[in-house]
Amino acid sequence: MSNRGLAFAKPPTIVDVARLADVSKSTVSNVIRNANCVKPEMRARVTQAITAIGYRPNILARQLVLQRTKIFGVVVGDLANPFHAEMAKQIERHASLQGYRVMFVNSQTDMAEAAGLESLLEYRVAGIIFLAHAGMPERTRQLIAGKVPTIFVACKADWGDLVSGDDLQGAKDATRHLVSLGHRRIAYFADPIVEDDADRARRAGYRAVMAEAGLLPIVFHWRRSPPGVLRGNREVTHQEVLHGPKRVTAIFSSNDLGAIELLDWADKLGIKVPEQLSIVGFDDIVLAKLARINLTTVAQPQAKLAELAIDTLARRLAGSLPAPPVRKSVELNMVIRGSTAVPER
Amino acid sequence: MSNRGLAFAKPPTIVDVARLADVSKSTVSNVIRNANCVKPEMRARVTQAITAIGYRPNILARQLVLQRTKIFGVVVGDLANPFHAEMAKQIERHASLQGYRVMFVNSQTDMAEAAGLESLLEYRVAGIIFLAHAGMPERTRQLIAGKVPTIFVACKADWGDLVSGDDLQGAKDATRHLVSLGHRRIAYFADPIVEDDADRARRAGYRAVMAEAGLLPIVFHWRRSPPGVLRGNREVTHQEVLHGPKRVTAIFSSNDLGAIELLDWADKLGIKVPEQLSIVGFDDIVLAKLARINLTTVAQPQAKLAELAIDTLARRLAGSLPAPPVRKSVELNMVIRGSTAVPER
DNA sequence: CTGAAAGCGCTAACAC
DNA sequence: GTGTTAGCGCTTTCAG
Repeated sequence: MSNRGLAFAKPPTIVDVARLADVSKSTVSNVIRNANCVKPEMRARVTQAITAIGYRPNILARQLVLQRTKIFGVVVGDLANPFHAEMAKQIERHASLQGYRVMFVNSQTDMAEAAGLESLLEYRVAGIIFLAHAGMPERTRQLIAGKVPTIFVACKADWGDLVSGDDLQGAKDATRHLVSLGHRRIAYFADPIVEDDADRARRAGYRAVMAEAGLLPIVFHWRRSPPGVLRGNREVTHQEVLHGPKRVTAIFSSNDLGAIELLDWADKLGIKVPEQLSIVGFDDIVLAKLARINLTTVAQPQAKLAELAIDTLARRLAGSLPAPPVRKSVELNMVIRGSTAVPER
Repeated sequence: MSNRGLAFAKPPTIVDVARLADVSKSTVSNVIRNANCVKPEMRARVTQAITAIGYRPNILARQLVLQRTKIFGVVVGDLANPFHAEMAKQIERHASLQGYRVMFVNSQTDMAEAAGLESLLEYRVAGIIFLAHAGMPERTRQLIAGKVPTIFVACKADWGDLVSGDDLQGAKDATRHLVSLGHRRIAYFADPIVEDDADRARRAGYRAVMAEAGLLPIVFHWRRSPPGVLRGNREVTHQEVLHGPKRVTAIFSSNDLGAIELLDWADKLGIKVPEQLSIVGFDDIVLAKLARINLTTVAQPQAKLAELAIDTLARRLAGSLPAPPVRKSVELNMVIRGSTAVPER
């Protein structure tokens, strides 16, 4: 309601407050920064003046002198991917809760990522959060050097802090679920959009359980262009995988998106899921819950991952974390839905 | 490769460049800002010095003196909603193309939106892009006042620029599609997560075509908590809508998410889509394309919407737009998939 | 505990 | 054309 008629008056600055409260700039500064050393009486006078003229500190000025911001740079993969979208949402939420703003840059291509990172660095972000990493690790490391703390969330990290789901355990659970249903020919399908490290860990979990059950591992790779599926470096057809004498009866996909593609695939070939083919995914994206999809999968606790990431980054900034990168992993839980069942006999 | 061993040397400033090139600060400034008035020879000397010491302008300093940034504030709805996620992705992409960075704030609740907006304003964003709007319009307007240009993308706007799909036309097309298939009892399902204005326009399109075909409009509203469906203010059961003598044979949902919920609903009641029930959605989110969903819908050209939004905002900032808010609407196209068919007889 | 003063790195008049 | 200079609004020594 103040300054009616002075619509375009410049916003009040710290000196306006100082003048009104009849103190010096620095005292006002001490008050707004919650410095320990200011007499209650002064503080009261200043706060009063602040509210009286509706003063708000100018973030831009503060940033300049501090040479740092309260902005987190977030390197995000394809937001069209529900897993990434949810991750981005949770990161924004938890950053916001801690008084941080987020600046998103896309990481679809190597080039875009590098440019985005440089930009984030120019803006002097307080920290960088990788939700996906498309660039070359070493180059990225060089770029960020010791400039700002960096945390990788559920994606590859050769350096910097890391929080992620326990992929190994999750994959073991998924594979055990299939084994315990009575499946013998269980394949692992690797979707290339899954980060290398995550894929490796999930595959390792799969292999471990297969070995322990005395079963032969069968590993396939999606290839998106030209579309196809590879076994080792040999191209295989969908027919071959799902029909024929050596067909598999169950598939563990390295992510939900791949699992859903598999579902489409089975539909087209007239193969019934779960009667003739069991499918397990990974991530538990929103899609997986749809009645028409109804996918058994390994859920990633995305809210918890985000919270842990922000918390870790904040602690790192506060200097209350050990020098070497910390790595935290959170437990993953299976969600059993309708895409898995005992094999037909 | 420079400054090995001086790892923590402070980054070079404009005066370092000036000294090296033996010119004044302002000449360097003129060069980096591409001011018209600087002799080629000088320019060369300066550019050379810049690359020699690896100078990068300090954005924070520039922001302080200009009192504005090259950051767009983006008010985004629920990123778990694929429509919003895709919109956010496209906005980031096009902003980035124009040299802008984006700061996302969430707008799930009224409170969160207000707080987010204040924060954006404190950061002196160059403009604000609404991808969703949960707050009270008038309060929001007051907050932003004449501070920064604002654009609404596919959401309510009583003021500020606007770009959106042509909801009226899209809804007409959708309804006509159903009518031309031979449906007579066609309902409109309003999902409350759709912005009021959009909903109104879509409903108007629906009503217009129904009237023109001499059919009775039947309007339902989702209610999320407690879950249910309302007709007027009377609660109706799913049974009542899809079974019984006065059952509808086709539904036009105000968005895809609602349409998919409808699909689940039909599945549970054992009603076959599209044989016994045709469903049309709105938006064409990624989900709609899945083989198991395969939804007929009205597609929103999200990339184009984003491009138009960024472009309009940039032009508004450049002052090359008329004073009153501009409103642009883009044509919507129907995508006919498997959820619609001629009614059973 | 408070005030005076020196910047942070850049832009933009305004002289020369 | 180019250099000089005065800020932008805040933090932070350093004296008192």
